[in-house]
Amino acid sequence: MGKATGAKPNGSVTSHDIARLAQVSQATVSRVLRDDPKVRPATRERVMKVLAETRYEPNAAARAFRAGRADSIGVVVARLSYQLYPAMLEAIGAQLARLGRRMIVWDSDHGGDAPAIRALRQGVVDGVILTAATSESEFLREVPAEGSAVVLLNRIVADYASDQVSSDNLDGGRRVAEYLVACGRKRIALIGGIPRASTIRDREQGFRKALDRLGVGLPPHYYFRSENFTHANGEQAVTRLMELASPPDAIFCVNDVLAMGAMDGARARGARVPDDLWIVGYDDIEIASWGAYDLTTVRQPMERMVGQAIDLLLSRIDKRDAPVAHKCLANELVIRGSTGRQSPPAAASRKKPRP
Amino acid sequence: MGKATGAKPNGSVTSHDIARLAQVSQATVSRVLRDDPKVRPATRERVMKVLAETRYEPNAAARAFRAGRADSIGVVVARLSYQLYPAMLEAIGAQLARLGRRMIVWDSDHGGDAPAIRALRQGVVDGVILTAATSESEFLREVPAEGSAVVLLNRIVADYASDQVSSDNLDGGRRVAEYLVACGRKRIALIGGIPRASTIRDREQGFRKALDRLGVGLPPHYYFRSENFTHANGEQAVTRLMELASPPDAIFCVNDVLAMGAMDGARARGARVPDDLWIVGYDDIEIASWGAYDLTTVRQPMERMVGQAIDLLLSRIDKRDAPVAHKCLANELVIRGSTGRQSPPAAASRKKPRP
DNA sequence: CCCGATAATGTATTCGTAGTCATTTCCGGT
DNA sequence: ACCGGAAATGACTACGAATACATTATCGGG
Repeated sequence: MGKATGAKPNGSVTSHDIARLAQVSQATVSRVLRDDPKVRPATRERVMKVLAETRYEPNAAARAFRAGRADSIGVVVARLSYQLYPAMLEAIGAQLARLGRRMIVWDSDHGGDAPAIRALRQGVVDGVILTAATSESEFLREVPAEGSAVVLLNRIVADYASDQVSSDNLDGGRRVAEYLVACGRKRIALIGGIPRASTIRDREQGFRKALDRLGVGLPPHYYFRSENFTHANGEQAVTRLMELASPPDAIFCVNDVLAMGAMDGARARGARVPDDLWIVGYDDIEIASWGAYDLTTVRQPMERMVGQAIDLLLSRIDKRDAPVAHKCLANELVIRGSTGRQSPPAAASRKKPRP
Repeated sequence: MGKATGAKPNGSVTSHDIARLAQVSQATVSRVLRDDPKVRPATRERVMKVLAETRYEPNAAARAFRAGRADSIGVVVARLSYQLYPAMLEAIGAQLARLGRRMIVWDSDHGGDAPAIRALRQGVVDGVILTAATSESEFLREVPAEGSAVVLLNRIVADYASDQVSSDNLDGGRRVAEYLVACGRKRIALIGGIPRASTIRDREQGFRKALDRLGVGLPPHYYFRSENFTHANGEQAVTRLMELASPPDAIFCVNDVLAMGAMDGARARGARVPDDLWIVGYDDIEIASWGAYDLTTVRQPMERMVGQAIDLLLSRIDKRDAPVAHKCLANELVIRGSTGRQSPPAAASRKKPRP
């Protein structure tokens, strides 16, 4: 008994078997499979009949091997515990599925980008969407930026020459600042984080700059830099801010979970939101709209960002040497109960800078 | 110019190139790559040097083709908007990564199980974990249960002969009922859902049976069957229940998001939790522990369930004709503020049935 | 120092598909 | 009926890694 070289996933039905049964050549079977127009309808039908009867499925490995592409796209995600990221993953998956591509997922918490980059080099995937890069240097070493099928989504790495898509975080921070000031908030605080991600840095910077420009400014004691972006961090941060002699009357948190932590922490100390304290988040995750939080926040155009990223990636796979593109989409301030549902006076929405 | 047959992902470095550069045969290169012990250390070193210099990566398609396996596992997920599922996906991804397997993800909201099953038959993946099956019949048709590398996670389909892993939902429902009764709740209600998933059915049934057994029972007007499992559904449900002449003093919701919706809805109507109303959820998603909800709920042993599912799947891939296994793990009641942090009197924890 | 056993390495082949190129079939116009 | 050109089909091969089998190198014991 000759030991089979490998398990045939399909019960060993190959295009040759189909050819024999349909009394055509294997080449013709291949043509039918690939919808090649130069097959006579009668022949096509005969082959299709056999294909259906045998429940044939082409061997994907052989096909990928021969065709030189995998029809799969790699996606590196992180922190799936933060609702924004599953939502993004869902959007990516849906759009890729619509385009007939499979999605291979890696969590950067376990090995960073390296496994995805290796998969790209091995041809497991045709391209990679990096939605988070734990240590940016890691993949910078691995991939020569030159024409690599890599796109950064929701992240900007200025010195890396790949396609990149994000929303305008500077502008998002600016919007929040202008909104709070326009609504008459006087003591405005910021809960930020270790700026390992450019997105966070930009939100903070846009916020600060706008406050400066509006003559309000952000005193150091009104800035809290949390280690991570968790609910507990938000609670901790708000506790500190409320211990101040003159506690803030509004806090901008650079993401929604921090904001919810801040809200829970503030309430635990007896403060009422929004009566005593306004809180603004960032991302508009699903929970933000729920009654318990009803959080004013900044919404990123997720679907469009994903669409752009995928477009860029597929174009790049097609044409490796096209110039790289950096897309930056506009955000939207969603006003809810955590700021008393108060719209800004008309004057506030005066200009729309595009940095 | 001869058109290249396919894009070589690696810049066209093949094991033959390595062989030439290291002055050995391609077979020896392959042996080094696969850690075959019968290569002399000196030779191995020479080859490894060239491998490193050229930054060679084996062509995954060719390897998969030849070896007959993809080293990838498919995972079908659904409703990533419900935090439990990203958490599960994260656990699956981490464990698969540790075992050197890639994870291809499909969202059953877009095409059901069919794409995953097709991928299995094409050899794109070596096995499939189904964490949700929109329409069970769909894949029942497609896959002969006989020895297919398919495992159901968090779902039981009694008449389908595949490996299956879940937690004991009947027992989970029972625990909640016994807890509420033991703590003296008198008017106990249930917010359930359309039972298209066996898990939900079991939670409800375990809850009902225990109430019956304890002589409390569940009157029809204390049962609300919601269409879906969203926050809005929970709000709607609790509104109905609170309109009753004699509103409940405790509500069990078959998942956490329903429970949070119920809590927000109850508060919106002026009820205080837990003073006026106890609420219990199911799943212990991350938010359940946050201050705004602080929800008593039932926690499933997610990591262990995932581990079991992967074990079963990999065993099955290895040994197609082993008898199928149905694993059912025990749950845990997590008591929090939504039930006043009240522990049940000792008498309540009398027996541990294993159905 | 040679023999035989064993370790190390090389040679040749295989996997299934999708191409290229060669050949046959078809069909309309005469 | 015949011819020519186009359409349809078939024969053959390449892709890259892994492995069975063949061959060569190595080394210990006599």
